[in-house]
Amino acid sequence: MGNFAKAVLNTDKNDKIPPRARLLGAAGELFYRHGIRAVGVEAIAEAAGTNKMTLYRHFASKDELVAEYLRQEAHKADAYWDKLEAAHPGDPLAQIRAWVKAMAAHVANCEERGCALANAAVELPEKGHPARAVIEEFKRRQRAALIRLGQSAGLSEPDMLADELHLMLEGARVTAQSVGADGLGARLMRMSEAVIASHRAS
Amino acid sequence: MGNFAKAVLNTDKNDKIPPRARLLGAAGELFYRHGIRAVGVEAIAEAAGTNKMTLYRHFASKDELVAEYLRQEAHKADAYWDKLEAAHPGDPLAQIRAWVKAMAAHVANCEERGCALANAAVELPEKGHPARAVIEEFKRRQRAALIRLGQSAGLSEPDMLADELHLMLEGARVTAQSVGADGLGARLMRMSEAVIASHRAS
DNA sequence: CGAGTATGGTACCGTTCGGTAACATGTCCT
DNA sequence: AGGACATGTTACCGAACGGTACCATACTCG
Repeated sequence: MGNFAKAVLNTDKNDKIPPRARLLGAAGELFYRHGIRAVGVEAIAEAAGTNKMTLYRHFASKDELVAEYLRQEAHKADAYWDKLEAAHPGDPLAQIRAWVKAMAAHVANCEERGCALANAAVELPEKGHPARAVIEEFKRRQRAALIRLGQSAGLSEPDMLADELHLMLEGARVTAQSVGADGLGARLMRMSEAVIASHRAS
Repeated sequence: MGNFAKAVLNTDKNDKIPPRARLLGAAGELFYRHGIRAVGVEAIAEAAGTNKMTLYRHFASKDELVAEYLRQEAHKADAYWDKLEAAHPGDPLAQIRAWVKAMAAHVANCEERGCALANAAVELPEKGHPARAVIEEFKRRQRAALIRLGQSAGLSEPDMLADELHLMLEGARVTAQSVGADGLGARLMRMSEAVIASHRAS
């Protein structure tokens, strides 16, 4: 396994950002771009403008750093639901559509590498890994939010709808990184309309 | 990253199977179960009932072994198309449905770890890696086969249909390993019907 | 000022990694 | 029989890994 170009984003040290945040930022970049197992702690510390010792003063182990990275990523995603509620207050169907649209845009956009949480699930299959708890809880939360929207919108079998939409988006993410994202947004929008429509007639 | 239980399937040496095949078999098992980067060449050789030296007599490097493993996996998947044609001769729509059904069953089945090719794409994001060529060519081939079936069945926009079905299945695979596979088969069948239906009225 | 605390720097530990050298066994074909 | 060739065995290499000890700085705050 060849090495990758390291330390692309050198946070230039004294931006008044405390080292823990710098470390998490650098870890996020590197983990997402190159994969978790492909990135060593030394590279993370260097990219964060600090050193390994400081890293281990803030995180008990690499595995814990990984878990914290995923928690951070999950939190970002969670925050999006609130924005949706604000943009389409009291209109759950519009919120669902907006969510799909945002995801489609995100996927179809530049060279992404899919969902950080899902990628981590592929890279860390060990049952006991601290990251797995984070991943599974996040996915459950997301599913619950979608179900709630679905039944607020009066659609039939909202749990099934949620899973179907979830499936779609997850598929789009993994597809984008193995075959590219040409016209993927259009496919997603069309599909989601077909799926939603199939839940309107009970 | 903790170690995993190694050498579950010890091919017991003298089954008259040549070492190259044993190595590929063991590599397939271990790579799929634990992830490519998590498995070392030594563990593969041991699980194959041989040693590292023999491995390197048959494969130029670990990366090449990985590529060969993926080629093998792709070949298995390709072979399935022929079985479909045989089971439903001259009925492309039935072949599509059977394909979806088979994939659904495969995913909903026991604790799987998704598509080996897609997992490899997540684990090996480096542009130059020999595995990436294998992955991308396989996905293209699969897409082409689906498109051909779609247009033989007289469905509208067969390329879009192919992508939509592909998205669905890929999503199911990755979902299964991050949240589990309860009722996933039902979701898939229902969704695919909705998607196919949306392509019947031009 | 002076003590306490957080950080940076560097050297190091034991282990594992991918990969190789050299030599001892087979096993098969003529 | 005898040579050719594929395999098994062991030991080893340099590099990278996750993780730690130790000490020199900075900065804060009484």
